[in-house]
Amino acid sequence: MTLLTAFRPGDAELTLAELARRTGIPKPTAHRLLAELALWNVVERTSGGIRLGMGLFELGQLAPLQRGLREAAAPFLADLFEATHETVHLAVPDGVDVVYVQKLPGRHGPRIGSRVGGRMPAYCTGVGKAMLAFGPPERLAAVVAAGLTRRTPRTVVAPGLLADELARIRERGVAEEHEESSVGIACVAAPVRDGGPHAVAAISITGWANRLDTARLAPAVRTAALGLSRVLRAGTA
Amino acid sequence: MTLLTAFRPGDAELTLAELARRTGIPKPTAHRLLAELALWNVVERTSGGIRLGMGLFELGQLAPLQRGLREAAAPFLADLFEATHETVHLAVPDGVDVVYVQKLPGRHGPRIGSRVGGRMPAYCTGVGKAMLAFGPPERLAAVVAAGLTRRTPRTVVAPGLLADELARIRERGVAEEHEESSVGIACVAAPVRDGGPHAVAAISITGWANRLDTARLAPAVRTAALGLSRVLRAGTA
DNA sequence: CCGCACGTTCCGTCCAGCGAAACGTCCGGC
DNA sequence: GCCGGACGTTTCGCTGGACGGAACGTGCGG
Repeated sequence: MTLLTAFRPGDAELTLAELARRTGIPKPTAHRLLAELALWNVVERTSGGIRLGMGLFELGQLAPLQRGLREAAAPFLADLFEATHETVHLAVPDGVDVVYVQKLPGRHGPRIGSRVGGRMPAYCTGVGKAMLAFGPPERLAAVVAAGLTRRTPRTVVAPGLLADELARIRERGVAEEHEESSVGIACVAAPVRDGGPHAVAAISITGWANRLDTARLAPAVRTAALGLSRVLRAGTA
Repeated sequence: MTLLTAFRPGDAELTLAELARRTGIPKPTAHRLLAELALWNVVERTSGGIRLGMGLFELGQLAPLQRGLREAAAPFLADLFEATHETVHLAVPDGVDVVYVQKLPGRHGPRIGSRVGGRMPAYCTGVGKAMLAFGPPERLAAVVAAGLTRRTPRTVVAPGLLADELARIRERGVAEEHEESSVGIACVAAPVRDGGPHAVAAISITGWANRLDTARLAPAVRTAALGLSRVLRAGTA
C-alpha cells in the first residue's frame, strides 16, 4: 500500500528508484514487492518504469457503494447532461472531502480540475456544501475544525457564514457555488438521500461563472437528485 | 490480494468467516490482514461484515491507461449516446478478454450484463472482434487456443469462420455482433488506435437485436472511434 | 439449555521477508 | 576511451514479526 499510494495523479509511470525514494523502502525490497504486485496485474512493468495496472482498476470497480450508486445514477446524469450540455458531477462524502464518482465533461465548459476518484474539500464546492447541509452535524464540525482555507477571493472561510449558507441550502434543497473553489467557475448542486436521514451523495452542474444560469438550472438538478433518491430508496427497501 | 480477489461482482459484503473459507486463509490471519487493509480504506468494516472500500476505488482510478483513455473518450461517447440513446461502451483488450472502461446505459435498451471494470470474452463481442481484427496475430492465436465456447446458437465457434469474419472487419473498419454473446442483443463496434499499429480500445453501440439498425449506426461508431484515435495520436505525439 | 458459528484475542514458534552488499548495464561528461 | 553515477537485479545470512492453533466471549436458532 505504501508503494501504491506513492503514485500521485499525473504520474503516468515511476521508476523503481523513484518509488524507493518516495516511500523510503529499500530498493531490493521494493523490487520484490513490485514483482509480486505485477503477478496480480496491480502494477505493470513497462520499458521505462512501473505503472498502476488494470487489475487495480478492475478491483476498484468492485467497491459496492460506488458501483451501485453509479449504476443507479447513470440515467439521471445522462438526462441532466443532455438537457444542459454542461459538466455533470456525482460525488460522495468522505471525511472532510468529497470524492467524485462520476463525471460527464461538458462540451463548451471550462477545464475543471475534478477527476473521477479525485478529492476536493467539502466546504468550497457545490456538492460538498449540499452534503454538508444534509449530513450529520459532526461532519460540519470536523470540516470547520480542519480549517477553512481561502482558495479564491470568494471562498467562504468564516464558520458562521458557512453555517448560514448551509441553513439556506437546507431551505432551498439546492446548493450553489460561485467562484469559491476556482475563479471563473460556478456550480449548482443537490443532495441525494437513500432511506436514511443524511445525504449519501450529491449531483451538480458546473460551468463558467458568467454564463451558468444557476437559478434556471436549480430545478433540474434538484429533480435529478430527488429521482435518484427515489431509486435508491426503492433499491434498499 | 488473495483476500481482495475473493470479492466477486455482486458480493456487497462478506463476513470474515466467509472470506476465510473462500481464500483458505485461517481466520486470525485474515482478521489481522483485514484490519490493516481497513487502515488504508481499502476495505471497510460494516455492522454485518466487510466490503471493499473507497480507497480501493480511488486507487483504481489512478491507473493511467484507463484514466487517459476515459478522459479523452468522454466527449465522443457522449456524442454517440446523444445521437442514438442506445448503450455505449468503451473497452480495452486484456489477454483473451475485453475489459469495459466506460459504459453509458441506453434509455430503452436491454439490461446488459456488462459492467465498468467487468470482463467479456473477445471472440463473441463487438468490441472484442474489432480489437482482435486490428490487434497482433498472437492475440488471435491465444484466443483460439483458449477455446471458443458456444454461448448462444449464433456464437461463432469455428476458428476459420472467426478468421473470415475478422478479415471482413478489417475491410469495413467496423465489427458487428448479432446475438453471439447474448440472445436478443446486437452491437456495432469500431477499433480505436493511437499512434501504434494495433487497436488500443474499441467503441460500441449495443441494443435490441431486432431494433438496432447496425448499418445505419456503423458510420457514427466508426467516426467516433476515428475521432478518438486522432485525439490519442495528438496526445502521445 | 445447549450447540454452533461468529468475531476476537493471546502467544510461542519459526520461517519468510528483509536489506546491506555486490553485480551487470547503460548512459552522459570529460 | 574511460570513468562516475544511476539504474535495475541478484545474492544470502539474520532476525523480527507474521503466522495460526487454541481459547474466549457473544448472539442466535433449535
